[in-house]
Amino acid sequence: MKFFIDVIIPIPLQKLFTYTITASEADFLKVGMRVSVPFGNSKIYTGIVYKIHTNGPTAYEAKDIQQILDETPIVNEIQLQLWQWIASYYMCTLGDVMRAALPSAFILESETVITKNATKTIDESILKDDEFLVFEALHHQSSLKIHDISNILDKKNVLPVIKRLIEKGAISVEEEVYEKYKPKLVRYVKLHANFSSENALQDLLEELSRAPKQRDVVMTLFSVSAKTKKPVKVSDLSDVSGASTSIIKALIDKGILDEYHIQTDRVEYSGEETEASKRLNEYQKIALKEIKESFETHQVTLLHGVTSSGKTEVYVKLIEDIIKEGKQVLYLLPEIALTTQLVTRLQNYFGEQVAVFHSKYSTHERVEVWNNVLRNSAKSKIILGARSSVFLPFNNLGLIIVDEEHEQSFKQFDPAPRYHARDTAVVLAHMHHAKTLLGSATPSLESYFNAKQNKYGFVEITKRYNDVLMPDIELVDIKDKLKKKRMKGHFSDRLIEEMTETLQEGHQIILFQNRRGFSPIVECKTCGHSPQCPNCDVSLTYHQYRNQLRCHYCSYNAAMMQDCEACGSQDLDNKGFGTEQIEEEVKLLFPEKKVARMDLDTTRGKYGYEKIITALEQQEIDILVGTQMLTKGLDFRNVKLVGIMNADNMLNFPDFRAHERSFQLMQQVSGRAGRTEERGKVLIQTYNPYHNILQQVSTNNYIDMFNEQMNDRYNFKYPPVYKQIKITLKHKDYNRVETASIWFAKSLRQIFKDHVLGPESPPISRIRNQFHKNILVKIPKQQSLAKTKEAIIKINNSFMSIKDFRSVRVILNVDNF
DNA sequence: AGCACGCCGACT
DNA sequence: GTCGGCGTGCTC
Repeated sequence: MKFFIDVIIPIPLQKLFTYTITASEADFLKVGMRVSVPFGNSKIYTGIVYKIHTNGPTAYEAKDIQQILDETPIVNEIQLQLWQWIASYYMCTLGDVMRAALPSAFILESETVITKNATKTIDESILKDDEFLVFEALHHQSSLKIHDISNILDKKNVLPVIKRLIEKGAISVEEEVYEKYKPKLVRYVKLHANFSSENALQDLLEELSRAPKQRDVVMTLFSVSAKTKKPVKVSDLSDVSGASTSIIKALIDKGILDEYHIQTDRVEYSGEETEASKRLNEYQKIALKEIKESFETHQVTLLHGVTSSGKTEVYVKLIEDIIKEGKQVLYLLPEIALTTQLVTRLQNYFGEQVAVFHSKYSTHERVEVWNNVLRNSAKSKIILGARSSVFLPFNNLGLIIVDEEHEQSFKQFDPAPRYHARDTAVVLAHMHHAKTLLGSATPSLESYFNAKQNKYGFVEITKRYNDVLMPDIELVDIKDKLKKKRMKGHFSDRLIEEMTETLQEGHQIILFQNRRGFSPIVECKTCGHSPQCPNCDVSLTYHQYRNQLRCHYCSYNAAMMQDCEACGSQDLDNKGFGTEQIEEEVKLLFPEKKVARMDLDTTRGKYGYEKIITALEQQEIDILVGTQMLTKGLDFRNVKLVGIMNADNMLNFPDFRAHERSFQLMQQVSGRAGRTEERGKVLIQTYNPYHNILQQVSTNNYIDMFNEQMNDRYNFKYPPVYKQIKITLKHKDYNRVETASIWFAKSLRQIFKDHVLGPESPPISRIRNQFHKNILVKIPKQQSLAKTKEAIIKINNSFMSIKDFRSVRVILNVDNF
């Protein structure tokens, strides 16, 4: 009998690929193992075994696999089920999911290695210039990669050159696959077994009397291993004895010491004792009880707890229960909140049972976390992670907590799979028969709606920890202040007053400036020209710290010009209203105070963010100016005043969720004020203090906001009342996308009638030299989502079969919010 | 997505 | 006349 496997290959192709395997391979292989397979003419890819079977293809001859890469599966059945769900729900391929799910070190790709052909002598005169350059380089280096050759010849397309060299017999090529993950090995030493007896040891020390340094090292090794009763690291030995590594090496060479390696984890928690979890206050206890009750009847429960109500402590109690049952817990957080206090807090409670997983981890670190989860190791009972941690190989999940549930960053936007980690988590939990707890101070409308519909359970904490009052929120009308000439730059007299007072009391201040929609733009005062990105349809933004103009969409950058490109005038104004500018103004207003800024620029490095947070905690900063980053689950004891510089630019953002988001953002920022005994103060500067959302923020009225927004969503058929799928078309030729999108929308309208919006050009219609068009399909609750998707796929297929449209990129985004 | 094949413009 | 541009089609 012949055996075959269907494998998933990490490329965006809809189908699986079938390969032949031998009977013994069929015996060894299991679903979820990796194999390397030849693909196309020369490439080798990593595939995941999806199915093992005996009905071979008839239309073509299946190839043999190249190699089996694992001893045991690295992906389990539940994961494959989840991948399948994601692929179908979010309309992407299994390959897309695979690429997002696996740490990149698991996905090996072949690389072409070029070597000189040793068997043949080549008459160099038959070689052309660039061929000779490559040939020449191989005299110095035994092998070259394609990439190296591109560098040598300084051009990108080098394949023809290589092809000609092969034809002339000068070189040969080979595909090599590299194992990207290298376990971290730590060098240890011990005394060679020959010297284990007392006598032999005496002789040895005698013998070494003429080499005092070496003798010292041996003595040190003794005392260290006697003291710690653990294997001795080479690095420790050299530290303690003060001997250089060369002395140790000499001892190893002489056969006196034995060198060996132990594989260690890169990500290790080195904290001290764990502390007992805190006693819950009355409200928290009630919430905990209610959550448990709610889980009896609901798979998913929403916890609505006001800022600073101590949700984390409640989570901790729940986690304790679950791990007592021997199950795993996944704790999802927005990326940025992961770099902070919360991680430390949980590690204090749970010690090394906590593993962290997020994008700033190296691929090696990710592999280690992956393997620990796969083995259900004691080191990873609790996974604290950003959205991609829903892909970890859980096998015994008991609970998923999605903290800051409303956060937009749980949705992946750019490469496919465009999944929402909160919704995926609910599905994942279901597959494990586990519970999901969604937590937020400002729940998303979807989740709150689901709770109201009794689809989710619902629990509330309305009191802040220690009964601290909600901050006092004051709206400042800057239109009025401007008229009365009471503005200094972007600061109203009220804000300056409050800031002065707060600083006098020795408290700290946070100033919030929403970045969206307001970037510092350079404008010529003479002709009004402002420099544009050559690749995108946006003005370049000015970055003071490097005196540079940059594009936020394609990262194009140029030096700041001295005079206007259009008219040559030197009278340039850098307009706008970024964090940098606020920072400058604060420095002028309060010259003796320490001001810091937190935005994308200042938090660039691996620890950039932490540095600022720590400085603020240790009160090295008096005033912190920042963007949305400030809102994410931070807990500052001494901040008493929060200033929102301009509320309008978020309210006016062209998005159906602008109001909901503004409410959430302002509530979250406000929540940073006064988290200990004293009541905090929040000042919101706005041109329109009578805006409903601002009123709702200032009275802390979530319910009103919810009802009013839901009303809009009903009227305008937006989520969560309707589902929606966004279709984006991209092409470098404007006319091409234009006609293509009109065709696409027309076909959609034939089926979905007026539930199709567009095509429309987005506010930024050209990015990286590609013109964009958006079409929105709204799907009523009673309409089958599966059928809708089928129809869209069908239309997309006919679209692709039209020659003129083939080059147009189509992006399907399900739940694009 | 890569990558090969194949057909047209700008250079030796 | 070639080199290299990118449109088109295929990958088990």
